[in-house]
Amino acid sequence: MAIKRLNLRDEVREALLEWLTAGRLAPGQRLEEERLSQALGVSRTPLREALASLAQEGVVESVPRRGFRVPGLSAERVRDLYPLIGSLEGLALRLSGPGAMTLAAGLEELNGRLALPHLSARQRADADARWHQHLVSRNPNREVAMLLERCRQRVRPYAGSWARSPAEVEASGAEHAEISGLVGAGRLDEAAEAVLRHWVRGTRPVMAWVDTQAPGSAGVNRP
Amino acid sequence: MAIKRLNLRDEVREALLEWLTAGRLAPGQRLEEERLSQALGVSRTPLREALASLAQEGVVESVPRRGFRVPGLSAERVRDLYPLIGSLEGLALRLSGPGAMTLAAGLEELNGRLALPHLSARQRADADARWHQHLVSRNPNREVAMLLERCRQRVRPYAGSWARSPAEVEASGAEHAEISGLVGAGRLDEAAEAVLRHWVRGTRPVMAWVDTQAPGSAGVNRP
DNA sequence: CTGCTGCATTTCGTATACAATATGCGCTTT
DNA sequence: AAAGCGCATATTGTATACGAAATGCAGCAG
Repeated sequence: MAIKRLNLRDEVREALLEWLTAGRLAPGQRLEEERLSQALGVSRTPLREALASLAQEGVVESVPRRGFRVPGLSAERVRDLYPLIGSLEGLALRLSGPGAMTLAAGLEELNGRLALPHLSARQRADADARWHQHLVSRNPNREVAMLLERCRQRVRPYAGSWARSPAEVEASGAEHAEISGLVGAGRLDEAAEAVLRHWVRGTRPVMAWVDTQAPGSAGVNRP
Repeated sequence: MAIKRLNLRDEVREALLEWLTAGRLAPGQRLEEERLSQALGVSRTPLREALASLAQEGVVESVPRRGFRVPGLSAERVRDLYPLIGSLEGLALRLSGPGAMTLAAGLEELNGRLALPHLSARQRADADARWHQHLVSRNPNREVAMLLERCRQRVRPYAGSWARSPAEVEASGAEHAEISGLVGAGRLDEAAEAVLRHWVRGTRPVMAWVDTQAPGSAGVNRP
């Protein structure tokens, strides 16, 4: 990869994304510009530019005159984003061409790790993420790849919610096995369909979990 | 629709998008902040925030130390975005549910207009856009809808390139007819597949056209 | 005539300053 | 005592200023 000189705006963007994935910025949290800019060691201008781009992407929300905030947990977002990710992963798989068949071995190995008994929910979610990452690793379409990464970022707060239920873990593992079987056989169209079904089915436990987390039904709305 | 007070950043965003679709900002054009901010009647700060968000989206490019510019025509972008749009439209269609069957009548009528002999390439492209818009008009997934709109925005400069060739217009019309037939029969999965094929096939004439427009092969790269 | 170097100009990137508005608390009034 | 009003404060939204880097041109050398 060529050395890329980032401008400050993009560096701040990356830092904020890291803080978000690390859980340092929690869903529903208000992002006070002065405090954040001091914590990052930059002025408000590049911070606001970064926040504006993240808001366009949906990673943060912008309420006029009330600033930026991390979106609260929302069942609707899961309902909308999970099928979208499933469709994009399916497309990425179909675009991978015959070379995708070589993915099967790695997929099976990663899927094996997913079922290890001693993992925490977080570790299981990470293992799942790696499995899906490997699934699309031969996709040549950069637009699809970037979109996938961004969508994944947005559903990160919901990852691991299903991983606490052994039944869900098992169901997920079985679907992974089915998919990697189809991939290994070169039946990418069917594999893509299975991927979509996998994500659509995964919607349910996560939405149920969101309802238990968020008081009321619309997610965390308070400062 | 509720009254929504936009901040200046979002208003500038909308204005720039309008200028782009109107062709007032041409592919490859450099976006000089001082001039642009004066033309828009705002200061550079909200303009830069708007440009940062548009850059994240891919509507404009940001080259560090050289500012923002409208991306030049690029065959690679068409190759990547067209299948993506096809997949998203297919997903939107499948998510529309049984109510999608009622779309067929409108689709056929719009498709008829596409073939009218006296249209300009621009008008034909607009008619095509309306057809595709109607196709996904019953999709309830807001994430998919927004994504589609943004992708469509990005391929707007390429719209109408195929509309100059009667053979392409006819092929497109035939595919539209096939799709609306499947939609009317409630066979949404097959319709979604046909939509994807439609966009993938559409890639070819557009990429060929790009090559005739852009000297060399990498698109317009000069200031 | 061509290519390179140095300077001037332009334009970006960042920081700071100011104005407008929302929020929270205390006071008054019923 | 509860509810409504108004002020103080804090935070956002916008403008401006300044330093740094890149570009273009002119002049000079080969």
